Amino acid sequence: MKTRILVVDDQTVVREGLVLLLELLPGIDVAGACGDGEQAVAMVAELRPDVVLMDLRMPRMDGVEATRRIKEAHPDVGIVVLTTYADDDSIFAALRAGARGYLTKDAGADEIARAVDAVRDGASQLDPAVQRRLVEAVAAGGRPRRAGLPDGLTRREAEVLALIARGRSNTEIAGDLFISEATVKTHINNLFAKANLRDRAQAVTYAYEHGLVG
Amino acid sequence: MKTRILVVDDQTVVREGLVLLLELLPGIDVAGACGDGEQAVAMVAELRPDVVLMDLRMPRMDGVEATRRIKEAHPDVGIVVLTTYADDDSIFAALRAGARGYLTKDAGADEIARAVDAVRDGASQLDPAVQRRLVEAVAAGGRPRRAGLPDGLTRREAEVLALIARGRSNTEIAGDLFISEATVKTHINNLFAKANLRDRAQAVTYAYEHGLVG
DNA sequence: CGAGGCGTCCACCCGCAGGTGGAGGGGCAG
DNA sequence: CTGCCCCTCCACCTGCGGGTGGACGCCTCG
Repeated sequence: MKTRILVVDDQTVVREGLVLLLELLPGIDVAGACGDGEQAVAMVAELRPDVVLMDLRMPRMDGVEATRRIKEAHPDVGIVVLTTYADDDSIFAALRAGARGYLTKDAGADEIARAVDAVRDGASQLDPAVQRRLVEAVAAGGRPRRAGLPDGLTRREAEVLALIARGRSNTEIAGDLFISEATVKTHINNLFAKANLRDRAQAVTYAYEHGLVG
Repeated sequence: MKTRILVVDDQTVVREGLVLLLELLPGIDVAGACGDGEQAVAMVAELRPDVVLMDLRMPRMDGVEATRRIKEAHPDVGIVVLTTYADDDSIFAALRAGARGYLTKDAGADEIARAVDAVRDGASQLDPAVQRRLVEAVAAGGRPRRAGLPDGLTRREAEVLALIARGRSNTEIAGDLFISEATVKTHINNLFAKANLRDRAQAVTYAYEHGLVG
């Protein structure tokens, strides 16, 4: 069973080029093509393709809105965004709207094919640069590291705290910082007093909540 | 200039197989290989590879922690996780720790090569299923709320862990859960063993990294 | 039925974490 | 110069946290 695709792009050359390109690929069958979001929504309802290859910048209704409406009415239809731009706004808007793939127009036919296959199988295939953005969003997502030291902690105390949050023992911290264990204890006692902490477990929580680690 | 790679996997067969496999690839040069996280950290400092191919489940120090330390000391070294498991916990923990690629062991040589290239060039290459998870996390808007418990923790153990992460002492936890302190200790000892933790400070870190709190 | 996992509990031991009270040197500002 | 803060270090004590090796009832599953 070939994968049935709907191509949506307002630029005629691009659209027709894509159609030709896609029909050369084994396992892919171009069910239709159109040039704006409104038509796309209508044609999905009519043709019921497996996957929609969607441009973002289009007249009358943009790709994000079209994606949203299509996913609303037909959640089982996979949508792969294929666009020139890969800025964060476009990426996140499209993914939030329900797109499962995101490629730039630098992509080759094989990449498009991979993306279509992945999306049809319920997976995802994104442009490597887009993957990077996502990874970064996830990595940063959660706790943006704040700059200043909370509660008047000294630099050294914060340093010790960070090591505590890394699960290091006092002896290990002493080794890490080339100071004696006694000094480590002093710093710890001081920072406990300043931050109103009882033990290192609370200290770790404190470190995470204040973005000193994470 | 060939891309220099460090292979990290505790299973000898897998590790040596990977080395052979990778050396067949043009453009890749295997700089070294080792079997646990501690060695990995040391070898990165010594060999300065371009990319580390990292397993997650390993003795002595797991891949997430090793990734974190490597990225801390050498932010320019790219890390690609190659593991059997693709659960949300592992994925997000690894990415948060600084991994830029994530593949499962179903990946073929070509996929590994693509991932290595992408990461060396500052991009990302993830397993399609992993991409899907990320897309869904983004689409869901918020951060991933994990359902399953990591490392085979029982519900009760996770409950105790959550209280530890909130800075509660054993006596307090006993009070919170209406059980004896002895029971609390038992749960703690069990979860320490399962998650390979040494003390409650490490437990708090673990809880945060696995999204049990935060 | 028996095996095994889970949750509950106990006694005992030990070490490191945490608290107290000091002391000395270097840097920076008033 | 003279505080004052930061970092460094010491001795001592206490107790909670963590490890060991059990025990028992309950449930599920083969």
